[in-house]
Amino acid sequence: MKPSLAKGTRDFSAEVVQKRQYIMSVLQEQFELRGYDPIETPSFENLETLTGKYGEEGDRLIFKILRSGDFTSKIADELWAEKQPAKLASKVADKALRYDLTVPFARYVVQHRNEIAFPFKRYQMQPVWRADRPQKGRFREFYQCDADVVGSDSLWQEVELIHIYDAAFTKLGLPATIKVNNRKILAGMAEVLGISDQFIAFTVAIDKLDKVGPQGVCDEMRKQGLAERAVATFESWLTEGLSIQRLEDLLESSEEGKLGLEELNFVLSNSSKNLKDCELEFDFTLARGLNYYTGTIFEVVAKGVAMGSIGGGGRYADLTSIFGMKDTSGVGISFGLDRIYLCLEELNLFPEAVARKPSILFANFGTAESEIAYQWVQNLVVRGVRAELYPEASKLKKQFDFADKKSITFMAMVGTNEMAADAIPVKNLSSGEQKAMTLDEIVTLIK
RNA sequence: GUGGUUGUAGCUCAGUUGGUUAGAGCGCUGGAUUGUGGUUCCAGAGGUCGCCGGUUCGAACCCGGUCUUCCACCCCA
Repeated sequence: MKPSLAKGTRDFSAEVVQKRQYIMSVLQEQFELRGYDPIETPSFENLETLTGKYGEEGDRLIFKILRSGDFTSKIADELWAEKQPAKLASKVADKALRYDLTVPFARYVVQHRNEIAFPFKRYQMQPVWRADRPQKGRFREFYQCDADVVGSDSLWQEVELIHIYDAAFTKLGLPATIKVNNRKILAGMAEVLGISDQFIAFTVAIDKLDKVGPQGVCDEMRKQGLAERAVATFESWLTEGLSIQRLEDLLESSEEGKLGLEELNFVLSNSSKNLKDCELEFDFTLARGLNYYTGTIFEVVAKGVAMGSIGGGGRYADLTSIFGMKDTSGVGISFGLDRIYLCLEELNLFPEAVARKPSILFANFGTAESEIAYQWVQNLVVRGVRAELYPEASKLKKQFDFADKKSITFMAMVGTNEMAADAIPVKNLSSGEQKAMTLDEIVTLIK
């Protein structure tokens, strides 16, 4: 059997894991500074918990887990004969790998509502799975790092989340643009255009503006079956430009649209102050495919890297009601760990110290010598110095090669001559420098 | 899900119009060198040419299928 990985998955070597942990530690610090507590939820959920939350496209990308036992005998022949995967799915599978962290979180909140103090702020850094076709920056297993608040309508939560984005990307040294929009503005536009019942098709088309241009968006709208009058009106809006001021005129007749603009103005004016390295930008073409968003929506793109979005989120006024808990609004953001990693790698932004922590290897010269050497190792480790003994009395060349490969910074030699000594030869493997050192000297050198 | 692309040693890749025993560099193992690595020199190991089938006297090479890689679309982090 030839070993291989499942499509869209990866192994992570030590260096990569350390860099990933570095990113997560930066995020964790920012989350905790703002009062978010960590939680974890299971890798898989009941299938019905996940289906119908992400739109038609999203449902298709959910990884389903085959039922155990003989499920075939319980399925009617007619149903098999229809050959409709969507209808068969729930008979064949009753569990699924989580698709994001937001829906499981909503489930968690409802189930634990009596133990939770609202507004409840939590962060969560776990893998999610999507049955997508892999390509650049797109995997079938990847990590999301989410921060969400549930149980508060306050727009200060939006402001806070923007500042978390800003602080985290500033700390990582990755300049980014935070795009902001509001679903109510989009709904208001649809209302004024008289196409509220085709809202999804409208947002799908508008989302493509930067890719296909104004003409392409209008073509897409016609293709989606939107009324010609609405498309023509929208086209005129596009040619005139859609600034916030302009939208205030256009959405005059839409209560929802006006509310959206009000919310947007609050969020923008209160979060644009005190921003460090991130840029905040209103983008009316930002739509987001996930069905559950109702208010503010975010998306983050890195500057200077073609990577797609490295973060996204928004407000969901009613996600918990699906699980039987009404009037509980939530808002959250997500960091795409794997894409952030690729950006940092491409722009060479990982700190040197992440991959190379100083440590010391004790050469092994034989049974008696290694007993003494191991005592040195013990004494260093209890003082917090990374130290280890080479396990075999191999030729020194081999022991040095091993140290090189492991990026170990120092090598100590405890041979027959040093067994009783207070100071032992310590060699810096990158400079080649070597001198006799006592235990205390080694501790101050390496720690 | 649609369209394209890729696959030869551990890694990066050669391999002519289909023709004996499939190569290189790096890496690996051993030696030159029994207590000092990164250099050099010598020797060696390592391949069902992604997998299955077809065409052919003969296939790494041509054809079909399949899996995988990467890319675009869809969608997304």
